[in-house]
Amino acid sequence: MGNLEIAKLLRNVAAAYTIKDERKFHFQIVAYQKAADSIENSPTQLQDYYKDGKLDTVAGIGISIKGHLEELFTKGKVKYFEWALEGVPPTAFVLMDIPSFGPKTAYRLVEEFGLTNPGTVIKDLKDLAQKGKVAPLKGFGEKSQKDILRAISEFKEGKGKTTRMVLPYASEIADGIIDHLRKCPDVADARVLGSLRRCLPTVGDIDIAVASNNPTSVLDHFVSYPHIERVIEKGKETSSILTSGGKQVDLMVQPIENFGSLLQHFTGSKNHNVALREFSLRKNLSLSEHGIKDLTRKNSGIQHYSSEEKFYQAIGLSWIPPEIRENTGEIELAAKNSLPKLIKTREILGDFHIHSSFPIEPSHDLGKNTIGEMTKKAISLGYKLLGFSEHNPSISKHTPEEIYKLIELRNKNIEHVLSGTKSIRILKLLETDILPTGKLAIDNKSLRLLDFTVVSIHSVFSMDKESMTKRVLMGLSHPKAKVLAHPTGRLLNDRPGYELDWPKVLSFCKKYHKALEINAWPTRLDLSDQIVRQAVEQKVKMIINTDSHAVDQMDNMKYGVAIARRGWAQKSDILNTLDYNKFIKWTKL
DNA sequence: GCCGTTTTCGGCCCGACTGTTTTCAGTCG
Repeated sequence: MGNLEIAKLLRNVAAAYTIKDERKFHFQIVAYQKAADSIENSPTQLQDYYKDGKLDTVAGIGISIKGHLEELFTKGKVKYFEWALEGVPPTAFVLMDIPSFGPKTAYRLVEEFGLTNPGTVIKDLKDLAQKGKVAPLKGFGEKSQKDILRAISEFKEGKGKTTRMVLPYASEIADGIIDHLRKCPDVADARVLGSLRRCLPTVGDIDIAVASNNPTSVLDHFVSYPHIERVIEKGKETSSILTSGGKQVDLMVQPIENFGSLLQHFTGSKNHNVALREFSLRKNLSLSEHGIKDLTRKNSGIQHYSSEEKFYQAIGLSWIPPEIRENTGEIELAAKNSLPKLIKTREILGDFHIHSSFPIEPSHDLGKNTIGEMTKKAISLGYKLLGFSEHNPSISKHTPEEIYKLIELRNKNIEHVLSGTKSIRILKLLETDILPTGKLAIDNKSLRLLDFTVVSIHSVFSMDKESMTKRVLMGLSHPKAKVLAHPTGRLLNDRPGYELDWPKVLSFCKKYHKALEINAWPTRLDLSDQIVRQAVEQKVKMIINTDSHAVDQMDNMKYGVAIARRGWAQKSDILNTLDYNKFIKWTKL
């Protein structure tokens, strides 16, 4: 059973408790939800922790849940869970996947109507609502009935938060709305917050904060945004809309003098904020988007903060970069003023995974721009180093001798470009396939033409973890192989990527001086931030590359840097911050 | 049910908004 399934099971237990007696089980509910959160975000399969006897090292898993999970892995089911879930029809859990359906509403409806078929429950409820059967129920009404119908249809169409956007797409939508907001004279400042500010690889909804002393005017202006499908809600200081593209945008307004409190609150993450408030409570301070209350001084009112720095300072912490606000140790370090100095985009001096249009007759896609054009772009970005790593020439269409000649020609082309510039050094690389056998796609004679090669998996993704790990490590063990590109092969919103035995891969890379790539391609962003964090802890070097196939794409570096930051990487963890001599020295280790 | 730089017992974040209600329950973040 995978992590997502296990998390869902724990959530169902929490929901069942909520239905049965929310007050009595309040803290169990919170505990099960916390455990589910942390399992969902775990980069390692829970089954592997179980095998190593390390289940309770996962945050939120204590003695009790650990016992239940052990039973789950040995017997495939858990008596206690079955007891907890008893009496709640499986159909209720199906309805709970629809936004606006919580445990109470879902349970109430399946009970009232005797809905027992999980396969048809959504359609069954829709039919009942259309016939007007929901409105007469106590606690419901005409409006609720309409809302149910709309929630079902939006859920089926994948609107709202049901489908996540990749980061650049979400940024584009957010920019459009920020532009619209700035046209309102009462908007003093408008900023994108939430998961977009924290730079998550995918974003569920867009959160925007506005500083204004006239919130009513701002909210009226917000809902007048032209590309809008409907207003989800609109109150005195917050509003949510659904754009015509089916994306949810949440807005919060606070007075200018309290904008810092709002920035902090609305950036999240939820786990960071909860932990921050618990931390502050121990100092008798109560935090909210409205500011900070000192609980020791009755009727002293609430203190406002115009900047985030002042807000964090008021609770005894140094300012925490948004990318690491996930409650994974940042609060403790901020209290000691010893947060890491995270890598910055301007510290990047080179890009070592780019594809030119040179006709190398590759097995995969060719770039769109020439070596000269790509080099010019690199210089404009202030880079001192560049590495061309087109895909290796197709091995099914060429003899080894032809491959050798193609690479030789490409190299001559690079030397030609290089002779016209002094401001940048160019390395001769390739992106070489690791074949299913673990061998590299081209022979040693051709590999000797290269400074080094980036290696990667482009075929037969369906191998099990052990075989794939063996394959990758064999490919990496070639002396010319220095970088493992897009190490998990994941494509966001498309495929999850293959599994690797990370402890093994990390210790191999450390021992043999191999680097893991953080691929800045918007739908890859691979490594994940969690594995970056592990690599940082194990002192494994990483390199951030754009995998560009055109000059514009070289601007994607910032997304890769964002993932590195989310994984707590510093300049010293990232190889493409090195100058020429130091970098070359590393390639020869 | 989890957790610990005041605690191995006694705590556990904080608020906005909506619909159906005459004071609140449910959902969301």
